[in-house]
Amino acid sequence: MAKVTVSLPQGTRDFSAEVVRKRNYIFNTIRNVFELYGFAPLETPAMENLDTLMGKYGEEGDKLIFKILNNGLDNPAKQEQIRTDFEKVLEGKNTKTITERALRYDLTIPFARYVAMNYGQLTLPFKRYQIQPVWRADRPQKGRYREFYQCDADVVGSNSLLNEVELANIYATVFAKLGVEVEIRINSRKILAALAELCGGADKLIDITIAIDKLDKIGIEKVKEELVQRGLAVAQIDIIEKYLAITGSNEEILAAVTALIGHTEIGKAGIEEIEYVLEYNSPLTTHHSPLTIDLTLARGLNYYTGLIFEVKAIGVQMGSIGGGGRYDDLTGLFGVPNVPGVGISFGVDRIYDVMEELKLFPETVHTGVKILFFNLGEQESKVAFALMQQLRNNNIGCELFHEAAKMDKQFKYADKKQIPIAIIIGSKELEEGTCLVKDLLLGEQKTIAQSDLVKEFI
RNA sequence: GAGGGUGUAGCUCAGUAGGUUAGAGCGACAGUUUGUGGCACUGUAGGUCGUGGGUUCGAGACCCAUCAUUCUCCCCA
Repeated sequence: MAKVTVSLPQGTRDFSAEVVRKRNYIFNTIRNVFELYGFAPLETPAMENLDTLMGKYGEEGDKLIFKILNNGLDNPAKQEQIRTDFEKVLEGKNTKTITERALRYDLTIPFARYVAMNYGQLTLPFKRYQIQPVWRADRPQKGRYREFYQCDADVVGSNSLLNEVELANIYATVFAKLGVEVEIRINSRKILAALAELCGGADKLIDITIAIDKLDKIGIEKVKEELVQRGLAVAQIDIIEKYLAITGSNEEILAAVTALIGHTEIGKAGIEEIEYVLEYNSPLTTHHSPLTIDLTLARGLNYYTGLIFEVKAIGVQMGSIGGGGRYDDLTGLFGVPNVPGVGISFGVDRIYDVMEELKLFPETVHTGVKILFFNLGEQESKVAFALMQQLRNNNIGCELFHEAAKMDKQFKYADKKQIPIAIIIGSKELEEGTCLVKDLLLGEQKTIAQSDLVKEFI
């Protein structure tokens, strides 16, 4: 046989039967909870117009968008134009003659585009969920792929904090069902904005958030260094250091942060939001979410304006497995202003890795056929085939071994495919009109009439 | 964008300081066993050692380049 040298693009994966079943288990769990909370499904195309995506994810994000090369670039009639345009591409500009479409980078921006396009028809508040792959031209590493799934739930057209409460509950419910122990961290962009205000202006917000987001990785001294590099004065950094020094229970954190920034209007608003959501998550409500205030939580995406979420799995080294937050004006980017929204996202691929590492998948994710009919000859397999079809008509999954082979081989096949029951019809059973039903897990077997077989399994 | 690690059989890896015909385990296939599996035993197939150059009497091993892959940082799910 010729040596084949096929491979997969970097950061992409094939999913075998077992993996697909495990992944579906996660998808179904999430989907069921979304539906339970009144969210309706939406799907959007794999590709969007490049204009829709560019500039929405920051400078870094733009670089990570997979652009699709236009067709017909080899058209001799347009060669001159394409050459000059390609020069512009080399300078970092995008040119429509070279590329005008791109693979979606997340589900939020396509959703915002959808809302903007269909605003007149939507019943507000509009609650949708979306489970689809996204693509990023990132360097792959542990828990990071170039093609991965996101599961988003968003509400637009409502300012109510009840939405935040519900989304936090969705997180708690899904991870409880999956058996993954998590910490749901919350913070408010308003608190960060207040901090920025105290430290010399709103224009420093992004610099500050980027720096403090790294606290648990690089430590307070390095964060201070970075803040100096980003042009903050010593007095301003002192305030940030005080802010970052705040620790303790949720109540203690709230008290301390109120003392620090509670006198600013925006800071007060942020604190009140967090208090509201925490109150709803008191033990009085059905789901007691493990919500933790994390003042260093900032989130990279700069469209967030209110409460922000991030979910970390406990007991395993892994980046965040979910995140989200409130954005005031996402559709404003597409010409429909003043539509507030809030959403969350699940990182299924990382959740899968976490569950695999902690061995949290239940045995029951295997959903192959229940029964294997042995094939012991031409006459025998005809009878087996007829019985098999009867079972299938009754919604019982089964298959017949593809050829008359040694029993030992057929047993091994059942074993490999994890089929729990074998039905054996040989010359003896053929004569008697019976069949032998063997439970392969217990090793027990019994002979029953062929006419009783369907009854046996219904 | 920056920096490491690793590429030897279908898979996981040995291969010692360069030295004849490159090994193991698992898997596959066949047999012991023509109607009772998972175990055991026996046997068979499968490799131009990622690719291209160089050093050497001699390279899987050393050097350079290249490709692939993986991990860390950046950023993120």
